Amino acid sequence: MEKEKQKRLEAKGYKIGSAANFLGLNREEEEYIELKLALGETLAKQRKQKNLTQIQLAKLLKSSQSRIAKMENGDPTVSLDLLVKSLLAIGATKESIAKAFH
Amino acid sequence: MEKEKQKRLEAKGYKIGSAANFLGLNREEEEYIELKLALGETLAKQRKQKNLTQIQLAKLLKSSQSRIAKMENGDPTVSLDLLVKSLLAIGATKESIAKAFH
DNA sequence: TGACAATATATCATATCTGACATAATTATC
DNA sequence: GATAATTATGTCAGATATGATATATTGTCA
Repeated sequence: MEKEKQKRLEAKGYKIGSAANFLGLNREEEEYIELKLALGETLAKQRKQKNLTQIQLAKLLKSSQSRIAKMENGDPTVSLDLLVKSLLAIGATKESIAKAFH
Repeated sequence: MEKEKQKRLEAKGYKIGSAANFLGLNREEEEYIELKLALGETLAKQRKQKNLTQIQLAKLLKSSQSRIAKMENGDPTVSLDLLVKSLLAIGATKESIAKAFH
């Protein structure tokens, strides 16, 4: 992983706790975070495709604008559950969600 | 969704709260649950491929036997995060995880 | 530039998830 | 079919995620 990305992640509040590789992420941790970032990007993309603001989407999902922003930006307090449920709720296909894993 | 599956899910403790379709699941709810079941099956499959008991896997993942069982059976208290993190930790490929979505 | 809309970040009380433990149910081996 | 091994289920205290709210930052357009 390049330094830029790591700084970005650390800035976002990710605490990297890896016994084997201090100051870095091990494979699982990295893949997990990449996954959340990819899902967040997918959510943002779909929202914009529908010409919705974060506030409007928040209403649809019965969530809040701040949480939408956090989802879209890979905030560490956001779960995969919330991301996947949100994507399913706005009609994203399972395929498009699966792509985040590829 | 056929009745058998619904009974299975309700028996497992899923509370179906759907305004549009009482006594049933709406599309998102159904897809979300199917997803967890698919990931749980993947986990069980991979564990057996490695000839591990749930206790052994629990030690590897720093979890507990009961939680492994719950993961493998789609218990409603198990999050996608835990499932995905566990799969990544035992070396499941992103591809094999993505398949659960297809 | 300033004003306004949109997005990002911080914090918190409540809700949900977690490992651990106890114990029940099932399955394998003799 | 008894015993042991494995898996499933119930419960709970502590940990983590959640929507809400406040506020900061960024973008846009006159």
